[in-house]
Amino acid sequence: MRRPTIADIARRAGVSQAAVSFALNGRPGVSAATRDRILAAADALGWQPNTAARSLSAAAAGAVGLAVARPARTLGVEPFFMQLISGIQAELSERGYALLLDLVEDVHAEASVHRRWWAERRVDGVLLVDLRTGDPRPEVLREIGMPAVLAGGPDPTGAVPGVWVDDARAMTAVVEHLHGLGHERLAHVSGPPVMEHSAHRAEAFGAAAGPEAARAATDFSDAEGAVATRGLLRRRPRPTAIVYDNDVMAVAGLSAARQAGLSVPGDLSVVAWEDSALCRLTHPTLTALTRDAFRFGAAAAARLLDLVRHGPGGGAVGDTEFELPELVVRESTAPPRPNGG
Amino acid sequence: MRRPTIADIARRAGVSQAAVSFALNGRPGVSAATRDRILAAADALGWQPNTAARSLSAAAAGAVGLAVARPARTLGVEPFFMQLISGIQAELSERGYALLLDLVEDVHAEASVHRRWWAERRVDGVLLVDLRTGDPRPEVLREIGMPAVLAGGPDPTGAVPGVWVDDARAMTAVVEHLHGLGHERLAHVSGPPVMEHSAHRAEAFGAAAGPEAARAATDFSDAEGAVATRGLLRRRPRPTAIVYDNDVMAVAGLSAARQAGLSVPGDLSVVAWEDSALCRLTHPTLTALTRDAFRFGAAAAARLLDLVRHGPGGGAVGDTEFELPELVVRESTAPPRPNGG
DNA sequence: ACGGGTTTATGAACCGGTTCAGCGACTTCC
DNA sequence: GGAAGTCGCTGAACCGGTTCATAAACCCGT
Repeated sequence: MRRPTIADIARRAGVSQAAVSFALNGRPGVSAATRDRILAAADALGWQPNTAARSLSAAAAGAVGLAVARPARTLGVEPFFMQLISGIQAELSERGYALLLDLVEDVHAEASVHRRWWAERRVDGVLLVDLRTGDPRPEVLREIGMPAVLAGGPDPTGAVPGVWVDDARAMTAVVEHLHGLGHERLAHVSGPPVMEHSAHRAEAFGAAAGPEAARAATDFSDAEGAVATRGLLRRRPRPTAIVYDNDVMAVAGLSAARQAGLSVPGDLSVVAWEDSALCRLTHPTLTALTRDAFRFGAAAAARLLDLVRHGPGGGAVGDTEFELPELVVRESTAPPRPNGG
Repeated sequence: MRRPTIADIARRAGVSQAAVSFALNGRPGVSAATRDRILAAADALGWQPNTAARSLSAAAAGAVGLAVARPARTLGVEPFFMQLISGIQAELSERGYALLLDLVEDVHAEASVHRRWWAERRVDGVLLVDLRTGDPRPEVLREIGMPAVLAGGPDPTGAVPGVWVDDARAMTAVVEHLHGLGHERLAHVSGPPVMEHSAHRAEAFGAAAGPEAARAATDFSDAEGAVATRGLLRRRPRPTAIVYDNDVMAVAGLSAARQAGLSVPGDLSVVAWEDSALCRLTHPTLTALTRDAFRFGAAAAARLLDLVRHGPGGGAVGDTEFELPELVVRESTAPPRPNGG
C-alpha cells in the first residue's frame, strides 16, 4: 500500500497541503480546531514525513556523520568507542537526527568522506575524533564550510570547536596518586605522538613526573604495549610504576611484567588511562582513569546540533570543557616495596 | 558558493537537464560526444548528486540501517561488533550506500526504529543481529515489507533471509578437539537461551558432549561468566574443560579458575567461542574459535544490497551459509592431568 | 456602516534530481 | 521516392514536502 503523504492528509481533513504542513510543524497560520483535525487525520493515516522530501526543501539532511580512521582491530577492543557512539546516538535520536557511520583507512580518506557527505547533502555536520598533528580535516571542513565538532579537542588551529577533557590535569592527578603512594620512578607508555591527545598527556606526564621519568611511545596496540613494558623494565634503576595510555596496553603490560618475574602491585604499580570491563577482568584488577564516554559523546553531539541549528553565531562559542576523568583505585597500585630497587 | 546542480551542468554543456541526467547515469539517449561534453562539464563544476533529490524521485534512500539492541557496555568489550560493522561498511561504501547506526534498548525499540526508518524513507533495508526466540522483528519487517537480512540466521520463521554460520558443526569440532586431548568431562557456559544462536550452540554441545555434560547459562557478561565458572568447578566430578560462548566470559572464567586454585591448562582447559586481542592478552593465551567478522559483515551487507536492488525475486534466495569458524589452538587447552579426577 | 488590522487559509513556486512522451533528423529498406 | 524505424535530444510532469504572496474572513473601534 502506498505510504500516506500530506496530500492524503489534506484531502481527509478537507484543507490545503500548505495548511497541513503548517499544522504538522506547529507553525502559526491554522486555527486550533483545524490543527487538531489535521493532526487527527495524520495520526489516523499513520503518516511519517518523507526524509528525502523534507531534506530537499529544507536543505538539511537530518543526519550527522562520524567517520573514524582507526584500524577496526584496535577499535573493537577499546570499549571507549562504543560507549562514545552510544552517547552520540542517544543525543541525536532524541532530537530526531540519524547517525551515519563510516570506518576508513586514514584521516585523508576521512576528509574525502566528509567532502562527499557534504556535497551529497547526506549530513548536516560531522563529529571528529583522534586529532593528529598536521591533521588535514579541520582545514577541509573550514574550506567546505560544514559544521563540525571535535570530540577530544581543542583544535590547535581553531578551525573546529571542540569538546575536550583536561588530560594534563588528569595526568597530574595520576602522578600525584603514585607520588602519594611513595613512588619515585614513574614511567609512561603513550600512544603515537602524532595523536594530539596522546602528545598532550606525554607532555603533562613529563611536567608532573620530572624530565628524567621514562617514556615510551606505541601505536596503542597490545603488542607494542608489551614491547614498551619490557623495555622499561630493563632500565636500571627500574621504574616502580607505569602509566598506560589505554586499557589494552595496561593489560598487555601486566602480562609482560609477570613474565619478567615481577609481581603487580608488589614490584610494579600499573595505571590504565581508560577504564573498561577489561580492567576488572584481570588479576589484579587495574587502577584506571575513568571518564563517562557515553556522556562525553552526548555532549559532543549536543554541541554539534547547536552548531547545525543555530549556526556558528548562536549558542555556545569555542571550546567546551568536559568534566575531569576520575581515578578509580583498584588492586594494581600500591606503595613500592622498600627494597624495590 | 551555491553547490552546482544539473541545471548548471546543462547550461554549461548547452543541453537540457534530461540529457545531463541520462549522461550522468550512463543511460542511452545521448551520443558519445555529448556524453563526454556533459561529463567534462560536471567534472569541471565538481558536481555531486544531491542525495535528497535523488532519493525523492528514485524512492530509494541509498542507505541501509543497523539497529543494535544490546547494552553499550557489552558491545564495547566485544571486538566482534566493530569488525562486523567494519565489514558491512566496506561493502556498502563500495556500492555508494551509507550506513545508519542506532543503538537501542531492546528488540522492541529496534522494531520501532525499523518502522520509523522505513516510514521516513531513510533506509532501503536493514541488517539484523542477535535473533531472539519469539523475536518481534521478522514479523514487523514482513508487515512493512522492508528488505532485511539476518546476520547470524537462519530465521526459524523464514520471514527474513539470513547469512549464517553452522554453529552446530563448529561446536562439534570444539568438542572433538577436547575429546582428542583426552577430556571426558566437558562443560559449556552459554549466553542467554533466548538468543537463537546461543540456544543452537547449547543444543549442539549437548549432542556432541553427551547429555550428562554440565551447562550454565549467562547474560554474556564477565560477571556471570565468573559465577557460572565457580558453579561448574564445584561439581564432583569436576569438569576438566569448559567451552565459553564468548571471549569476555572465557577471560573471566580464567580468573575464576585461578582464584579457585586451579591451573590452566593443567587442571582445566578453556576454549573461547569468539577470538579477539583479549584472547592473546591473557596468560595463558586462549584457544579460541575464530571467524572473520569483517567478511561476515561484508557478506551480510552484500546479500542485503542484492535484495534491495533486485527485490526478493532476483539474486540469491533463502539463507546463505558462511564459512565455518576455525579453531585456533593456543595455550589454554591441553590434555587433562592423569590424576585430575 | 466603514476603514484598518489580524487571523486563517489557499495556490503556486520551489528544492534537485528522474522519467517519459514527443519531435525532428537521419538511416534503412523495398 | 516514400514509408518505417532508429537515434539524439527536449519539455514538462513528478517525487513529497516547505514557503510565500495573496486573498477571504473576521475583529475592533469609531
